[in-house]
Amino acid sequence: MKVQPLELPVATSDGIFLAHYSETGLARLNFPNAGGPAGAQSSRRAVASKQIPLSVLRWHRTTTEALKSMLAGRPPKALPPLDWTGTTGFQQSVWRQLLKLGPGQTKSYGEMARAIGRPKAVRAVGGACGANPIPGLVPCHRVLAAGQKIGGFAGGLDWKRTLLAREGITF
DNA sequence: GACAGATGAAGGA
DNA sequence: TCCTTCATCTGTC
Repeated sequence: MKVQPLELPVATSDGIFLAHYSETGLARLNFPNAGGPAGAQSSRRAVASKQIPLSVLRWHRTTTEALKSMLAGRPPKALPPLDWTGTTGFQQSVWRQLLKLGPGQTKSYGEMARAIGRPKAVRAVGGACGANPIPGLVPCHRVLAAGQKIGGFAGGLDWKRTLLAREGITF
C-alpha cells in the first residue's frame, strides 16, 4: 500500500508544530509561527479525512518525542527517517553535518563549510541551512555567523534564540 | 547564464 | 569599533 503524504500536528507546550510525512519519512516540519494556526487547522481536516498508516504513526511518535526533547534542550533519543527527496547532495551533506552537533554545540557557517570539505562555500552553507525543511530536528539553529552573531533561521529568529537559550547558549 | 543569498574578510572612517 | 565593499560558491529560475 502506498503511503499518502500526510500532515500531522505535534502539540507541545510551545505551540502546535506541523509535521509533513511522505512515504519514506518525515519530509518537512513547520514551526507554530511559521505555518500559522490556519495551517494547523487544515492539517487536522487532512488527518480526519485520511487513514494514517501504522508506519507514519510510529514516525510521528518518534518525531513528537524528538521535538519535545529538542525544546527542552536535550538530545533526541531517536529521530524518524528523514525524507530528503528532491534536495541536492550538497544540502544533504550540510544537514548530515548538522546532525552531528549536540545540544550546546555551535559552529559558524565557515566552520560548517570547512567540515564538509568546501572551505569557501560559506554562503552556500547558509543557503543550504535556509533550505532545511526540518528546522529544529536538523539543528540549523546551532549554526551562527562569524563573531557569534545570530545569522538566520528557517523557523524565525525568535525560535533560534529560544532554542539556543534552552541549550545554554546566550548572546 | 544571470541572479540571489541565513557569509567572511579586509579596508577605511 | 562600526560600516561598506568585494570575493566566493551554490542553488534556482
